[in-house]
Amino acid sequence: MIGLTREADGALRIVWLLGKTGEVTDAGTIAECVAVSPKFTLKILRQLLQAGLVTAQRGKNGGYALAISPSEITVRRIVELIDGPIAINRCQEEDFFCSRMGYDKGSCRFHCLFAAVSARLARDLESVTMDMMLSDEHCPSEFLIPKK
Amino acid sequence: MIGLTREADGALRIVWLLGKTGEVTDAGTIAECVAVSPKFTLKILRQLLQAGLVTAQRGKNGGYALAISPSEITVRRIVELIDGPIAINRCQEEDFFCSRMGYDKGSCRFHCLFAAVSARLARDLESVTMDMMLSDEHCPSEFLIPKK
DNA sequence: CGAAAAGTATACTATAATGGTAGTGTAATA
DNA sequence: TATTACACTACCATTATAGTATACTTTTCG
Repeated sequence: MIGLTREADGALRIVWLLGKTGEVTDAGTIAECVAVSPKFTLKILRQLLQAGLVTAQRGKNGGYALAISPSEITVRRIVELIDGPIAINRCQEEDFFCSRMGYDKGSCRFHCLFAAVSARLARDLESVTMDMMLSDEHCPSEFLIPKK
Repeated sequence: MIGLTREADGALRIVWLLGKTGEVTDAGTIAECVAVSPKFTLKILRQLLQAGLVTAQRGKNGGYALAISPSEITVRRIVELIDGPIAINRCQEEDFFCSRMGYDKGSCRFHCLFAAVSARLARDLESVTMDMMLSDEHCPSEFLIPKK
């Protein structure tokens, strides 16, 4: 499988939940709602906090809340925050790793393809904001699953 | 990073190479050309063999060759052969894992999005065949990298 | 004030997936 | 019939992910 980590998945669901409630919610409650262990939830929240996506309120009745509007938060942003840049292949990273080795040295035949596919994927995930995910008709028409 | 394994990457390059040479090529030579260790190359070749993508010739002057035309081999096919189904999130697997847990029980808000994005990615990779990768103008226009 | 609630932070451990290897066996052919 | 090269299973190493332990700080509220 080519996929998101559980951490990124959890982050998406946490942000979604905070957008849904719109209130300060403590980590324990969040953990329960998104079905992620409390400690792991805190780990994710810390990253969201450092990135400025959520605010934290200490003390009794404290908790976390979204720092910015759901309409300004894209799926891509959260995914990249946790999992790093969206790239289908390591071709795209590590200083063009692929093109320095093998038969095809200096002209990796797959580089362009992977770069383009990665870019498209990134654009797809960028086009979806959290408020879209919160609406009832949250599945954009261009993302409808083709009939089998 | 969301990405292919080295194994899938290697498989793509091996198939590409066999398409390029069009001849029976022994595993050692293949390994050298694609810059993958000999044993790991064999591991990949075995999978390609079992899937019927390549033929093997034993004995002296033996080696591997493509079993079918490069025009019939899509990038998707090779990737899925090695890495399994193309899916952005575990949502898509494990019997709809996501929709049975958490606050959002029974109606995972991300399911549709991930399914659609995964399907699109799969289509993108399906639309590229190995003979396209072999041609000089191997980068399909729809995959051109957007200017930064 | 001070106790308790709740966030902050670092560092650590466990588990799983990937990457890679060893070694032995089998078929083909010069 | 020796040699070359594939066939197969099982194994080990490394890395990345997932998850935890523990100690500390801040805030609120009685």
